Amino acid sequence: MSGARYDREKIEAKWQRAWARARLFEARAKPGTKKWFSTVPYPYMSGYQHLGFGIAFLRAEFQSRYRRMAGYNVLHPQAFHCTGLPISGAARRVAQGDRLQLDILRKMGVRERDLKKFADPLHWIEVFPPATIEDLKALGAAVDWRRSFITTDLNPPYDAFVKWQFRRLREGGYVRIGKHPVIWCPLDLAPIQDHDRLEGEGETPAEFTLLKFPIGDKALVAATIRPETVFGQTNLWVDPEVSYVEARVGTETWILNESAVAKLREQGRSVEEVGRVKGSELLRSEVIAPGINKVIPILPAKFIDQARGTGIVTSVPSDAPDDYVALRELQRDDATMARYGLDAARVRAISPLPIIRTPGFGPLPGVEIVERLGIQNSSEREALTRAKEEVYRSGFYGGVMNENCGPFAGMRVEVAKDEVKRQLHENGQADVLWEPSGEVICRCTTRAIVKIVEDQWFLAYGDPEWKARTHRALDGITLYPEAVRKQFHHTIDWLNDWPCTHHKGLGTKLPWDDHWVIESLSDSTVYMAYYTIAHALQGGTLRSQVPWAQRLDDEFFDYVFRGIGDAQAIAKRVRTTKATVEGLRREFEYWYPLDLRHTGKDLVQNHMTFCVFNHVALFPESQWPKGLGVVGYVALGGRKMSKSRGNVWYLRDAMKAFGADLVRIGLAYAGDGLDDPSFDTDFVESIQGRLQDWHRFATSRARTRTKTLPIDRWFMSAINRAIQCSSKSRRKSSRRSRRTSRKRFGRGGRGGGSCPRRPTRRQSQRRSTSPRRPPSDTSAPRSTTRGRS
RNA sequence: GCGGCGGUAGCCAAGCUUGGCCAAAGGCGUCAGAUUCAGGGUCUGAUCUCGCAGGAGUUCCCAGGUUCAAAUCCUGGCCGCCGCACCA
Repeated sequence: MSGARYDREKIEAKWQRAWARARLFEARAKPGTKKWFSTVPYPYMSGYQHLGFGIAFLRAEFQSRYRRMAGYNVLHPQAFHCTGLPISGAARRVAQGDRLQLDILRKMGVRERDLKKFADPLHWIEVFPPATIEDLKALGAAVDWRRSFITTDLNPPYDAFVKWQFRRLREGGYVRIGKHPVIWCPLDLAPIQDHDRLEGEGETPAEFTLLKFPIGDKALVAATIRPETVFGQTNLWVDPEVSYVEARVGTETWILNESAVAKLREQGRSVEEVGRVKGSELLRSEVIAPGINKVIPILPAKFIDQARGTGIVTSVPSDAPDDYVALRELQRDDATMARYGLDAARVRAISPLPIIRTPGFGPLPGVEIVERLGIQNSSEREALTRAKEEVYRSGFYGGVMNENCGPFAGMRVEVAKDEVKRQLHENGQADVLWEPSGEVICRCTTRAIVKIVEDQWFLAYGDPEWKARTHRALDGITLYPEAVRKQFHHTIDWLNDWPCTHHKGLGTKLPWDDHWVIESLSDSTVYMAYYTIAHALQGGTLRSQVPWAQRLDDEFFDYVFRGIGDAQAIAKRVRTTKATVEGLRREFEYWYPLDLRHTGKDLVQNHMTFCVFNHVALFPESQWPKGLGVVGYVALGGRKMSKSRGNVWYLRDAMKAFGADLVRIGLAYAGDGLDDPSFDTDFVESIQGRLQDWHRFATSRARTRTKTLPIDRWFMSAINRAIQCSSKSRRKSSRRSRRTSRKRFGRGGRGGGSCPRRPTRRQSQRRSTSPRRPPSDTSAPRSTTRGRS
């Protein structure tokens, strides 16, 4: 009576096996036929993949399956990314016994006794790519697995491909060398990335202006990020207890603290210590303030952070809460003034000078905020930091220089900052010091500084001519959703030269300078080209063992990707056949360009745009990508999924709970466009029941019934209607309606004009040509007539 | 601040490009009914307000505007989300 029990695992496995046996997804070039080539960038192999990757993957996979059914010859490959720092960093943390890292592995289900194996980066690479393949296969992925591979020099042909790419980029003038500031640990003698930081994730190098305050034939040097406030300087702060260094810098003698000397040296300056002077000895002197060329007094202060800047601070009480509070404190402190022999009357005469009109504030924001927050003294660090941030932000973005600022009066602060800085430099009154934008502590507990690396290699995305051609390439690209186009164009304009090499991590060595490793976003910009020939190069393994593929050189890739050179000679050199080499050329020509790449929206600002840039640099216009798609971050139960927040749902776990079909439909239904999609478990559960119901409907009596009943024609009609709707929606590239209509199974979606629409409520009387649920029994053709009033 | 996206009935969410067939799809939830129905599941109906129905009223963040006609176009506001890099 009732049909076979719906055993999803059995059914899913059965069909997955059948697809594999039929080699359904193994792609072969068939010149002259229509093709479809889509990819999802290879995910990073630092763990199991979660629903976030699943949704991006499925966005592309739905398309490729659809195209296949529509008669296209489809290539949909999938590889795995191992380049960069996370794997090596995580492995090192495991080696160090880092609890957090070990817990992450435990949560992924790694057994206790296997944990220590993850101290070796190679172990990660052995475990996670195959695990990801397993997950994707279980998800029913329609992928040509013969073309899978891993990145880095562990896989020689891909390594050779990246090297080819970089040499050609360099020849084209797209790679440049230059100076570059990095956050640096002075103890480890290495740049420290976010993952290596105890504190200060996200902080980047920031340029401070060094202001020189002449005193005799020397100069005290103070650091500031607000050079435009020089017009409000009233005094200079030094710490009386600190022993400052007198140092030769070029032809000048600077007074600054020890740590500043060390920092300047790391920043490529030659600094020679020639003497010492105690802070207290500097008091009572006067200096000439740069920019305004006025004489101001040197006063004692204890609030100065000696690790930041130079240990000397210029005082702008009008706009700097710290300065105002310290000044007020000193003015009330007769003892201190007496101790250092300061002229109390003179000190008391100092008052803030208004220089910036700041929205939301009166003429003296530094004073105002202190009073508003009720800050009493300079030991209230937290409140002062907040005050500083607020004043700085409103001043910088909204402020305008006032009449006390000479030639800069009326200028927006944002603009004046650079102008004032430029003039100070021209007058020889300023220099540059780099500091982390906020405090950064290395895992070794050392406070980080900024180092200027002299021979950093860049991809020259700042190049205007390259930008112009990239804009043009984007004009020819179909975007899903179209709404991201503005953002893409803006990114193209906004991108600057990108440092494309690192000292650490896994990857491909820079071919002409092998102490550098190519950085992970940069080694994967045109990866799709490699897929077109990967089946031959990989020989069925992620790390290629194919003998001749270990010997690939630039000429090989030039021939395959650009049609330059002689196939015979290349074949001879790498020791394969001419036919093989020519065949790969044909594969590339057939499959390229890429029809669709789908990615999370976070990659718009870098990786996807890089992809367009690099295609422009390396390939002719006819081979530029044709479609890019973007999807948001999957939320689970309304909360964004992220490892750090602990609410990740790995694909394998989701599949354990629901099985492939339901996970697929859940992700399909989750939402589109730039909004964050949401995996709705309530919905999935209700679909589960419906799926079982359909299955029962389709299988009950399947073995015994021989007659064709009206219900069969109804069923065909329902299916055809679904197909029709899907196709229409597909053509409109409205992915969502296609998927929901699949679920509705014959109920009309909205979307395409003549799709059968759902009757409105008013019409519902005569509805029912297509019940959205199967009749509960095959003998019930009444459901086809029901309502035919 | 710069750049981007968005605000639709209890919730999620289509529609907005190409204005009318939109009281506005679908899902979830809720309510009622059905099922030899324990629960659950499944099925049917209802679910902005009033009305037994025809119908009427008031809606698509707010305020204006264009139009015979606006959820959809224009202007101005309010609110929310995301990115701002050398990192996957």
